[in-house]
Amino acid sequence: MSALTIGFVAKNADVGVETIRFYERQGLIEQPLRPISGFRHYPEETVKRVRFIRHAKELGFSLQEIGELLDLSLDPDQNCNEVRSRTKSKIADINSRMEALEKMKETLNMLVAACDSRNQATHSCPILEAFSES
Amino acid sequence: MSALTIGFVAKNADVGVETIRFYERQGLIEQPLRPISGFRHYPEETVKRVRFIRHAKELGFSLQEIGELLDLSLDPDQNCNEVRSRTKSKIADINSRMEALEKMKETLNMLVAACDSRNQATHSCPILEAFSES
DNA sequence: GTTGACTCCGTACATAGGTACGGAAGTTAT
DNA sequence: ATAACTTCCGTACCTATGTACGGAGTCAAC
Repeated sequence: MSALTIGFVAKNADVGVETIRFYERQGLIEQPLRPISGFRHYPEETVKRVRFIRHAKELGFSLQEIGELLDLSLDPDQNCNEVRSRTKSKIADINSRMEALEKMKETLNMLVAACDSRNQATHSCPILEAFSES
Repeated sequence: MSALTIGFVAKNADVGVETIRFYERQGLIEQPLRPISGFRHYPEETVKRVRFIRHAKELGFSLQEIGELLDLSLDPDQNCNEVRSRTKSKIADINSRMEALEKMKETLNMLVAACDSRNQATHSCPILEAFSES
């Protein structure tokens, strides 16, 4: 068995074996051939495909979205306008998450500042008080 | 039954009835009294407590962390140093999440720029190519 | 030809934070 | 008194992304 077994693909794409099986169940990678013995036998490009999934995931795409990108990439009638457009949406998405985090941070910073300026017993801690207000 | 029923508390703290029961199971709020009839009967401060949970959650604290804050707030020997310290940790945590998002965004922006500069068929889309690289 | 590594499968478990269900019993309003 | 509303309980389900388990079969190496 010199070929691309599931273990080989997993190792080369830097994911676990179970992850490959999971992606298969999710329809993100094709059902591989099973020549004799029932062992999965992958084509070369599966390694790239799994890496694709991993990288896109690191960049904030969900598996669902990644599946759609993979479909787009196989459609010869598509140019990359759609891919670019989805990427821009993802950027917008990241921006709004960052804004939410920024707001949280500002609020927490304010509370820490208020707390720093008067070091009292917990029952009058400005931070805890702020949390209890409607 | 003019008292603080679970429905009343839920409404006034702006959460669902099931959420209150869930918080009770998680130990975030006390077991309320059950005078006759088995219906939960809350003291006034439960509304504040649930609001506390909601607000802290909106500011990025997990329920686990919120439970700890609540414990701190009840400990008369504690002053708010610990609360302040945890709040600062949370700020650091938010910062690191923002940095991760910032990096994603920069990468995606680069890819969009590369893609904008040459509008080709999908099979050579710079974004998809980047995703496939090791 | 035996040992050890790999693979198979279906299923359960994990996180976090709830949400939904369904039937019974209690409460409130008319 | 009857209808409509609320609450009770335990349990199952949900999202997203895997990870773990366990017993059986297979493959490669020495």
